[in-house]
Amino acid sequence: MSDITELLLDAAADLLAARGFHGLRMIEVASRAGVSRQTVYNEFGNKEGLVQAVAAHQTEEYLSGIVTRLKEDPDPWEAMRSAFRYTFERTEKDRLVSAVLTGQDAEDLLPFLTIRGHPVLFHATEVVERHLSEHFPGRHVRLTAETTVRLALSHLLMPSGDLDSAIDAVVRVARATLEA
Amino acid sequence: MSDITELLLDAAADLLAARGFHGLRMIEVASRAGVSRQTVYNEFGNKEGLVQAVAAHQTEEYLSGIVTRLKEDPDPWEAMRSAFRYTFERTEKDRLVSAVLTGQDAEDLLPFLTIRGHPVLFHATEVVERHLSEHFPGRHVRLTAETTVRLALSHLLMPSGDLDSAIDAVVRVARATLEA
DNA sequence: GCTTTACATAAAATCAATTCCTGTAAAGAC
DNA sequence: GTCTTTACAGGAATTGATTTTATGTAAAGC
Repeated sequence: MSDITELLLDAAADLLAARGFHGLRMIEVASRAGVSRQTVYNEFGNKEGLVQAVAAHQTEEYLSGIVTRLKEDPDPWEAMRSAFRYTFERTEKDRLVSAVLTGQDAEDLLPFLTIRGHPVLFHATEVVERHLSEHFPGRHVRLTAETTVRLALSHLLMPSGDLDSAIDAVVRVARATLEA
Repeated sequence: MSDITELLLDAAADLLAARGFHGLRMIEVASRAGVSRQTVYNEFGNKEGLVQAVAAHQTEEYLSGIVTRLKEDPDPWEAMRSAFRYTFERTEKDRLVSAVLTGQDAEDLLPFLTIRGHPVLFHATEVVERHLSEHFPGRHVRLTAETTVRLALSHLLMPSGDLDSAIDAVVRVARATLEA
């Protein structure tokens, strides 16, 4: 990815978070990145293409963050806790990330933020599944992964209590499901 | 509840489903119920009051349906399956019920459809908790009930596969959690 | 207890004039 | 060659004045 492309994606992400899809101006993206409006069109075709690229970029970055955290801790459940905490903290900090992951609060952004009707966060299911099957080979790990992601998303959208209790709840259910 | 009140609630529910909060006309509600506009104001104060009453009414009706189904079957897990199926079928059939339960797709209706930031469906948590503690006294049943409702809502909002697999998935997780 | 009529106020729809933004294209600068 | 500048057509959004429509309240009557 070229240098300018990255600048444009960052600028667009900022502006998208601040003003939403509707309020996003191509000329503003361009000037923030220090290039002309034309360059943006050369790079992404049109506004839709730009926003798609932003969404894809954010998703990728988030998922690589998850993978990192899942690999960091030798204890699979601690690793999961860390991945959760990362997810929650990221969505709290960054309105755009939140929209990308959950598909909520996204104004007219929603069309870009779902894959086959599911929020982008569901991509994480595969990552979690791989993580679990590495630590618990032989187990049928699918249900646990899917449940985990669904519950995480649920707590993201409808928090109850503090973050640590939410994480505890999800992990307890995950362990029970896996060990059943 | 008076006879006319019920007619009004039904008329309002229909119109709310058809036109949304914004498109709901007090005079239309009145004429559908065969009364004057004034009667509606006498009964519910204003439009907001009317819609609140509709939401409360739908919620109550749904929850009583859940209780019935939970008590019908002696096998607690079969009973739960039945309650689920009822929930899914109701939200499929009735756009308004769906909005009331999930808090989604609700136009400017949302303010009426949440309790402390949670979709109305969360009311079902208490019902499920009571159900479980009757069948499994002594167990700490809270986490299972909450998980169950969260997963049900998740499958309601983001279906994957057919209804029966969804029900199976939720029940399997619920059993594992309870028996952990 | 419900209806009719009346009314003030606020909200929404309408519409013409205008401005702004998108998307494309061509010519020029570094 | 990549980016910029300039130009432009068409559509979308904004503005403001105007009119219509709905809400909410009140009073009188059946």
